[in-house]
Amino acid sequence: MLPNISQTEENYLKAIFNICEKEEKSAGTNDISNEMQTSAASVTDMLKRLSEKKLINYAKYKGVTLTKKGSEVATQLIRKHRLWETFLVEKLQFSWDKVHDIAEQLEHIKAPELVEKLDDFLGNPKFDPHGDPIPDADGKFTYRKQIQLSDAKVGEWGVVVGVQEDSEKFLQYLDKQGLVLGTRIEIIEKFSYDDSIQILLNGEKELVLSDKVSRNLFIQRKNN
Amino acid sequence: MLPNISQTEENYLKAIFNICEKEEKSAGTNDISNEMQTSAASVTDMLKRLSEKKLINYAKYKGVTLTKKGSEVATQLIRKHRLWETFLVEKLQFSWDKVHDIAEQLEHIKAPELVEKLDDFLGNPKFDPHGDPIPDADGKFTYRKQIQLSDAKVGEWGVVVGVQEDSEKFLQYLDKQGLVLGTRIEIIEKFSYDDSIQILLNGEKELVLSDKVSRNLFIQRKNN
DNA sequence: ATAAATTTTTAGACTAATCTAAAAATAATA
DNA sequence: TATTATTTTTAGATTAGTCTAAAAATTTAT
Ligand SMILES: [Mn+2]
Ligand SMILES: [Mn+2]
Ligand SMILES: [Mn+2]
Ligand SMILES: [Mn+2]
Repeated sequence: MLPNISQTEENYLKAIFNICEKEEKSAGTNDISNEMQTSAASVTDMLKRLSEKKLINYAKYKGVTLTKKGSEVATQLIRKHRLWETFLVEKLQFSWDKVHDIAEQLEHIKAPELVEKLDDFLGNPKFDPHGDPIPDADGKFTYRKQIQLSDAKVGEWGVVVGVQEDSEKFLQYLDKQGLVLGTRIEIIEKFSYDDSIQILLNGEKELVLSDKVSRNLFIQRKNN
Repeated sequence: MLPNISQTEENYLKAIFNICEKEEKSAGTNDISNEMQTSAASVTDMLKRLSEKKLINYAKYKGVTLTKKGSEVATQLIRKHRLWETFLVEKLQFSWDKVHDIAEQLEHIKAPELVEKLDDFLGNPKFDPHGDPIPDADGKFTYRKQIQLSDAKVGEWGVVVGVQEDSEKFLQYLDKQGLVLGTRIEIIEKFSYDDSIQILLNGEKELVLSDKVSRNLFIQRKNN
């Protein structure tokens, strides 16, 4: 069925998936070269190969999109990545800011039975340590209604359910401020001067978050 | 300190380690080509590269041995391989005949902290599911006095502690016969005709094992 | 000690993945 | 629409890892 797919090819597929996901568009050569940190020329080479393998839809000078096959591969990679991150945090006691790079390696292990056993061992989690949904064996993502904290209005409150970024720096900042998943947040005030936002943390501590932070935090709005 | 070592280079180092270990000699080009399933020409190429990186002692037409550095790398790989095999069996409920190939992939994950956390999570095991010793973080192997079942004498008894081979076929055969690690074995009779051996299993069941099987089984001799 | 057999290395070529520099196509602007 | 700027592709090289066929070195046997 599927041709053999190298680790490098897998990474390109994931990059294309992310770009198409985030920007809701087809991925351009430069977008990919940017995401992969390789030259545009290398990307063009790779696009030809992926196209040959029917993993992407490619026509010169037009952007690319994933085929059904390509999309399945990318989704399985994301599934593995997030399951391993969950394992590292839940079972091996890693902190959430240290697991991404290790999962980048683990996601390439090819052993379908391993993935399913790992999933069971972890209790079939629906979200990873950063609040990102873990697709199931069929590639289905659990959908959750969430907004960026920056879009919440004064007086509203909600619970932190995810982060947009998983850089070590950002996650460590959140740890320091006690902004872990599950934290209750109430919006006290918003300052249009610099788009910073003042919040109340678990009804206890008030603090001000920068625009950048509040755009990278997902909350689930609670009414009343 | 260490140069970057590719997955392929790691596999060569492990192959050389195994050959030198088993045969107690330096490894020849053909030995390695045999173990790695690559041509002798490819091996020569690789030996030059490994030598350049000071991982092996190499002189044209002489065999090769691992340097201190090379030996350390190989030992860490074996440590990772056996820890992962233990994880797969103990935590994910894989049977012992299915874990080797997956561990061949997992052993290449580069994340020192992961290895130590995995070790702790597993309770710092000293032996893997096949009875092979797991080197500690410093590369020390636990030594255990063991003999091949084929070397035991009539009337002696012992306990199965390991296997020489981890092929799926052999391990499945052992499962079928109830010859798992920890089984008590008493030698009833030895047939010089074909070097087969008749044993009593856990004081319950008698059976005859071929020469090939008895040479691939390690027991710890018990006196009394 | 020669000759024959075996082992090992060299020569030359191929593929995947990468690069830089230059050319071509497309998009934006005047 | 013509010019300019940006994006993308091509051309030509490089490196790691592999191969086959042939040459060279070493070992074994006569
Ligand atoms: Mn991640
Ligand atoms: Mn994540
Ligand atoms: Mn193994
Ligand atoms: Mn083992």
